[in-house]
Amino acid sequence: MSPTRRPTKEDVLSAYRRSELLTAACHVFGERGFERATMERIASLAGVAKGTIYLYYPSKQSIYDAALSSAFSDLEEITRVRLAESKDLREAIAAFITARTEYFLERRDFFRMYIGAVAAHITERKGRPSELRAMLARQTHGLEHAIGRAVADGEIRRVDPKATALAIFDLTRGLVARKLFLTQGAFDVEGHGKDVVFLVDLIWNGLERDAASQPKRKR
Amino acid sequence: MSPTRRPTKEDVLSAYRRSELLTAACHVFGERGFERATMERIASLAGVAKGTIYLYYPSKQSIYDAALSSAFSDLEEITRVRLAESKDLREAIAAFITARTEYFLERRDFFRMYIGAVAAHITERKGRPSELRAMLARQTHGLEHAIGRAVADGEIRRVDPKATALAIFDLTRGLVARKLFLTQGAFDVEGHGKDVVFLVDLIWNGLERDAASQPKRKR
Amino acid sequence: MSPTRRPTKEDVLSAYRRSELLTAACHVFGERGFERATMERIASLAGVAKGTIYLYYPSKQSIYDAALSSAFSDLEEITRVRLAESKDLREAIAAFITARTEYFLERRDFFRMYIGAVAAHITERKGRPSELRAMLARQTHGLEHAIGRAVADGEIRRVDPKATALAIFDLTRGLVARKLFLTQGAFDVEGHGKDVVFLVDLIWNGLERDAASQPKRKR
Amino acid sequence: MSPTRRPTKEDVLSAYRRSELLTAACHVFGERGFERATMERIASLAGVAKGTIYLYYPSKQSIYDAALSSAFSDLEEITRVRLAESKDLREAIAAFITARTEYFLERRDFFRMYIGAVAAHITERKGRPSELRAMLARQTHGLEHAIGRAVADGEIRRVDPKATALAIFDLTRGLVARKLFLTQGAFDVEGHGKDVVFLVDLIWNGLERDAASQPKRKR
DNA sequence: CATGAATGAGTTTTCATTCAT
DNA sequence: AATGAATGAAAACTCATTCAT
Repeated sequence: MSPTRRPTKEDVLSAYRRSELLTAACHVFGERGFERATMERIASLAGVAKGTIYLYYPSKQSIYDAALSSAFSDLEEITRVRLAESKDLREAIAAFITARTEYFLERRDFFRMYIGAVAAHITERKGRPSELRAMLARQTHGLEHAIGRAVADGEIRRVDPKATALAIFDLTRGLVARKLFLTQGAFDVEGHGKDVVFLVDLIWNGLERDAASQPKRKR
Repeated sequence: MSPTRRPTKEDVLSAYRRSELLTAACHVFGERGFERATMERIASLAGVAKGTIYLYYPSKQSIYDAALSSAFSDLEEITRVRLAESKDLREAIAAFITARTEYFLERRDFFRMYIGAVAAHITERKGRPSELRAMLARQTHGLEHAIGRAVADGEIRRVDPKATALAIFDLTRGLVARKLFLTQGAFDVEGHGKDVVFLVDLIWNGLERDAASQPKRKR
Repeated sequence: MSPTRRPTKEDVLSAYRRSELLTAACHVFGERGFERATMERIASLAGVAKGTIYLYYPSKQSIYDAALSSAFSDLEEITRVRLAESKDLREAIAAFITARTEYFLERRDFFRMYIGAVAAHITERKGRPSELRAMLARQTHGLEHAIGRAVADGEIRRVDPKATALAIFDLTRGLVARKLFLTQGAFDVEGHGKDVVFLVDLIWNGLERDAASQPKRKR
Repeated sequence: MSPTRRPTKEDVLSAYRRSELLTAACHVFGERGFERATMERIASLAGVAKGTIYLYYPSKQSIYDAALSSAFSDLEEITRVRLAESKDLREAIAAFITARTEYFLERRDFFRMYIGAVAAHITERKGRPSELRAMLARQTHGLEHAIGRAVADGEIRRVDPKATALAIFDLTRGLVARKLFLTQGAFDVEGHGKDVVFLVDLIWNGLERDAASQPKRKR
């Protein structure tokens, strides 16, 4: 038997259920936050009975963690791919901001969960020793790397890659928050594009090599 | 002017009670988040009985709102004053970041509450139509104004003042979050100073007028 | 302030509530056993709301323990007094059996709880390291002591006081169990008296000094 | 004779399953008590799926009853055999105590179940009108009979055979309970032997014919 | 005004039992 | 016959809010 045996019908069903549950969980946790979310509601959204959740996740906390973790992995992967497709740092920064912004706007539930999770983590010291921190750290690894290379190549001035990546991360986060937070109904694509351009410009200008030593390139 | 009669003994006591309650509330809400905070604990910290809180605030939500609002007003005032003392935009930006960072590091409870409040607000559609949004908007007014003037004066290149102010706001927020989030025990003043300088540099570089038209000043 | 200050009105009310709660608890636990007893039912019997119980006892287990412990203390005290009134060992044995039998017949709830507690204790290894064992041990101390003295005085033959006391204890327990267990409706006082006499005779005969060395006394 | 057809393969398998299930049930019920035992665990111990149990027993209560009943029958049979082998009453009493003590010490699970069952029976009036009572009654039949004969033969003084048998029954039960209840780790065979001898002596002395009419035999 | 005992709605979690495969 | 996923009733416990003192 190879360890990756062909999935049985049960495996498929189980995977399907888990996925349905995570989707429902993400929705409810995003909608209500951890405390005010109820297992009842998650079950109902997923179209199963309350007890069924416990066949797949041993506790409310665990399904919360799983939902969070799963979406974070997705996001990380998407970010990684988009970064890999970029030819230079400017493109990479734009890709980072765009990819993440789009992902969050598609999955607002997850963004809400994410904000809530960070808030809860800051709020409570008791949580497990920070699975969340690790997930967050992974979000900026790729970008940090790209910035490091750009510095080494002399593409940009000498900045701390980590601090810079985190700054871009924070700006992205803030942008998304404002979109979801302020936008009442429809989402303004036009304005959105401009916002991203603005951020990329701001950062890129902030990173360019000193004008004295080398004239700025037109992008 | 309103008919402000001389405050009676009762007024003084009442004001004192309210203040004590808000302090306790900020502590407990910051420590536990809204849901897990208990009126019992707030009362105990404030040195009164549980029922007494209801003489001053009609509900848990209302004392939460009051605590948040009060701290936000403080912070807004402090920011305003520090901005007013700045001679140019670079100083203003530094002042904004420094003032807010210091305030939050002094009052971590409030920062936690703030993060939680935003999370809850994003999370729930039901909250009143956004007292919080108004408070947040006020936080960047001063800075936005300063940037607007700098653009008009040709001190920096033509950027959208609002978007720029929000970017600085987001960077500050992220910086503080990381301090409180990552710093395990002692707070590293040294590193902190460098982080602020980094951000100011990054932004300032990002805002400067085109190098072609005017050489960068050494700061 | 002396440590035994005059009880306030609150103290009295609190003591009353506690007593009411223990009575109700004893009834319900006796009626249903620990697992099947519900806090709801205890509350309802005590005439309070469910939550009120938790103002006095922090958990179901704790009110169970308290109820058990309280009744055991009662019983121990009664046994002690009755033993103290006995002039010789035969009377002491009779007193022990009678007192305990009567107590249990009056408080069947408690006997049921008691049996259930022992069963649970035997059944589960995880319980606290045996508060129950200590309580049980105390039940036979007085009798054991009396037997020890009787042996020393030559009143009875040389037997192990502890083993003998435990035997009497077991016989009493069995007698009571059968009364409550078998007696369908009315309790047969006549038969009961005879049963006690039978046991006392049996034990006493079993304990008497060897007939060869000393003729049996008529009691 | 009933029309006992030759057992089919199905019969054999069925009998095997039932036996496995009862063994597992006895273990789990003894370990956890009725309420805290789970069908899941019983199934797992028996090596079948949860649903399978319901093919053999219609409910948790029914498998509990069956397990109890089966072990009781065993014990009854063993007791009967050992009594039959005894030459006189003293031997019969010793045999009764020894046989039962040994059986219980070998099958602690069952003893725990037994205690729990009695507790539950005393505790709840709702149980069927006492299958358990009938089983218990059968446990002392043989001994009662032996005592009756001894009285008739003048081997012992005139005592009520039933009451006497029950007393011996209670003493045995208490002895075993203490062994399983108090013995922390290893079981002390030495002490155990002495305890049995003590009980036999105590009872025998208690039953002997009046010393006046006939000198006591040395044991 | 201040108190804190009392309330009871609301939530998570467990598990016997069912039933489609 | 056997399985085990699904169900949903039931119960302990929490805590915002009330109100008699």
